[in-house]
Amino acid sequence: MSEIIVRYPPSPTGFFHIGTARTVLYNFLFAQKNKGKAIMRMEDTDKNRSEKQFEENILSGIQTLGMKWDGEIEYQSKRTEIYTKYLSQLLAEDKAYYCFSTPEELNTLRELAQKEKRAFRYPETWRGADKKLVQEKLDAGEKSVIRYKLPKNVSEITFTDAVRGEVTIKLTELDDFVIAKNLETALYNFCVVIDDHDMNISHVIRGEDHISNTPKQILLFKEFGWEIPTFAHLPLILNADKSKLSKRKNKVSVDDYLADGFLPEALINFLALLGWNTSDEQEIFTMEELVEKFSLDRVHKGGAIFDIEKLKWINQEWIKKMDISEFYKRVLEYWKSEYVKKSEKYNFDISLFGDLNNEKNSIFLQEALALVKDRTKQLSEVFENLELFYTEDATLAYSTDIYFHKKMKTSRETAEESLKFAKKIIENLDDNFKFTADNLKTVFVEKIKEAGFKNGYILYPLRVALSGSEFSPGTLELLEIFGKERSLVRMNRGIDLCQ
RNA sequence: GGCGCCAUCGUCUAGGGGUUAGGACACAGGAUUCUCAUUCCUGUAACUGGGGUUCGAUUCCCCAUGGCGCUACCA
Repeated sequence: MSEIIVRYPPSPTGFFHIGTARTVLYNFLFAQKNKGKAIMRMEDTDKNRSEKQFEENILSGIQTLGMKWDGEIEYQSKRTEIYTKYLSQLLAEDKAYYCFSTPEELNTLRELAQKEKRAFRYPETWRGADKKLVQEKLDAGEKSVIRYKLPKNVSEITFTDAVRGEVTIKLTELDDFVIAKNLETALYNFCVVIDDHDMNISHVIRGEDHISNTPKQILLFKEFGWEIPTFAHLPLILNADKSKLSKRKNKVSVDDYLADGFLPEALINFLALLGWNTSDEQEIFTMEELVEKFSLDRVHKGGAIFDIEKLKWINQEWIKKMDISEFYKRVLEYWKSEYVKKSEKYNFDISLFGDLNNEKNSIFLQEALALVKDRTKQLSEVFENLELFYTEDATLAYSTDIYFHKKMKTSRETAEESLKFAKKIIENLDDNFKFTADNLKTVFVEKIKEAGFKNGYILYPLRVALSGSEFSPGTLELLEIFGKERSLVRMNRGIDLCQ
């Protein structure tokens, strides 16, 4: 019957948080799945903490992760007149009242309650205050807040949470809570109710930390006689010690993960699986698959620890899945991205690769990338792994100690023989020999066998000479990408170093 | 302290009145390979405790315990 409408409720008081990302994701998936709409609503009522740069960061982050919203962005800060209207209405109907208790007074009471092991509740000092007195104080400009007058005839609030089932909270736990600092400054619990109603929100999907706000909001919905949306409270994302994911103990900014070379797809994939799953054994999901399979009733109730190792694995799976031209595109985007530029950890000087508008340079980069791709877990590793392809052939620097390999029976002393052997094979190749890894393999295997060596005895030192490293892509692949000429220069360099 | 939420391998989780409690990450071992990585095998590893209900409970109920969250003139 009625349309599904959700809202993304970011609060621009910090950079795009991984927890916000997960909440937005579940809202997005739910809306998409049900052919509904998603409204972007900036919850920026806290003027002191809200900043434009955070808002921009959140907005662009949501898009980078592949999510979108419908229509214009709503700002709570632009809706003050509406809040004022409803605030005035409540005040006029005697459903809310001005309270002149100071924070200091209240804090004293709070501490006392704490000491006496009681729950603190506002003592309703101003609940039935004389209208004239209130007006006088107001006129005198005394500081006050507006409190909602808790109905005395309701004993408990029960709502059906889409992930938790029935949740009941006794009204004795609540007090006359503050709904606004003043007529022009409404507070969160008040604003969201007005907004959810105005924007026809059908489902409020948010973090578990909002469960205790829910009864207050329901009370307000009822007060206005409005339809109450369906609530769904998501499990929290946790630090390793099971506390709520926090800056102190974890990276929490989406930008940080992007800068660390995690793909948006992998982040989405990982986040989706933190607290939700499809009962089958699939682990890798595209956004489309997630949309198709998502349902709130398979969302978990318990919090989930953010396990970076699993994220790394998912990221690598996504990289392996990519074809080389896509990988090339992504890696370039990554190097040039804002989040990398902003990061203090990484500064990739891509002038190393030459002018990439030049086709030759571009093709060489792609070939190098192809050799490196399946061994990268994070995009941040790629640059370093490519450097060996761009160092000066004749002066390649490395320690000859790495020629030692127990299993291959190679060492600094035997490397020269190996390299000279390999060099001879290459020099004796026909002019029309196609210098590919496959062809080279055939030749090398044959010659090595003839000479009575083990493959590794020749190929390992050759790798070292070609790459300057004990770990690298395959030796034959290196030969192919460098070509005959460059390979020989590096081999000669290797021979020189052994002497 | 009060109130609320939650509870299966180290982690993410499947499952559910009778199962060898399944998968994935991580870890360990092995195979393949010229190294590393990849790939492929194999292994270690879990139902918080106590009461019920029941022929039978890890599963349902209650209690306890533990963890977390909220407890603002933040959101």
